[in-house]
Amino acid sequence: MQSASSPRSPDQSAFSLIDGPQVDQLEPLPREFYCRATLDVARELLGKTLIHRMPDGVIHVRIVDVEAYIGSEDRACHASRGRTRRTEVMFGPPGHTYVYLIYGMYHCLNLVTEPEGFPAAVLIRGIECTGSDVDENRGTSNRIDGPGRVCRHMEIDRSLNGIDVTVAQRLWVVDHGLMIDPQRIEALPRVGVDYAGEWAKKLWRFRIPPATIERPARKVVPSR
DNA sequence: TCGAAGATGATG
DNA sequence: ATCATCTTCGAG
Repeated sequence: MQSASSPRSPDQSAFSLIDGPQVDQLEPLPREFYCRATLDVARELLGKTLIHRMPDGVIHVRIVDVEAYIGSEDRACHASRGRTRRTEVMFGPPGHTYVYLIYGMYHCLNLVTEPEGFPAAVLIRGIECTGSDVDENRGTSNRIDGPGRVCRHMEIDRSLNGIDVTVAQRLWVVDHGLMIDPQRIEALPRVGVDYAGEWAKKLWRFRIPPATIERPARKVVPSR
């Protein structure tokens, strides 16, 4: 049986590790975690474990790619169009979800940050499977890129909009003890926000770069 | 392997 | 009309 005090894995190889069977017993990150500068929250969410508990099971994954959307000034942030029914939750207290539908077919999961009244959130853009979903994630990588694919895999839709992620009920985040070397965090421009002018240039996307695996040599037709 | 285009519906 | 996207399809 795995003890809680067993040594935590160092960063490097950790990304191929499977989370323990008891991840959903760990404490959710508290509201104070989210009630901070969004860029800090975004970076620190990397390596954390996102858990979705459903009537028929639990899905948990590791967060490896995020984007920050910060305030009414940020033209890429939905809240820059004002406080509406859709964006309402971003103006609310931190530690809640903001889930919306994009392009008519995909859901995007965000976690609200900063003190109540300041609209900001972190978009979950990429994950790595760390549970029983690893096997069924056919192919070589356990990584899932793109907020739409993240939600599809996690079975997240707008019925989860506005819920509190600081309680272990339906959706929450835990620190599984994985240490991320800040040096490994890549800062990039956010995806798909070219319309936002200067704001599009901000390096507010953070990710753990995908492992660069040597591609196996191309299959060679035996000559002769 | 890559780029273009189409899907699809809430939003303001 | 626009979009914090993803997939498919056809060219090379």
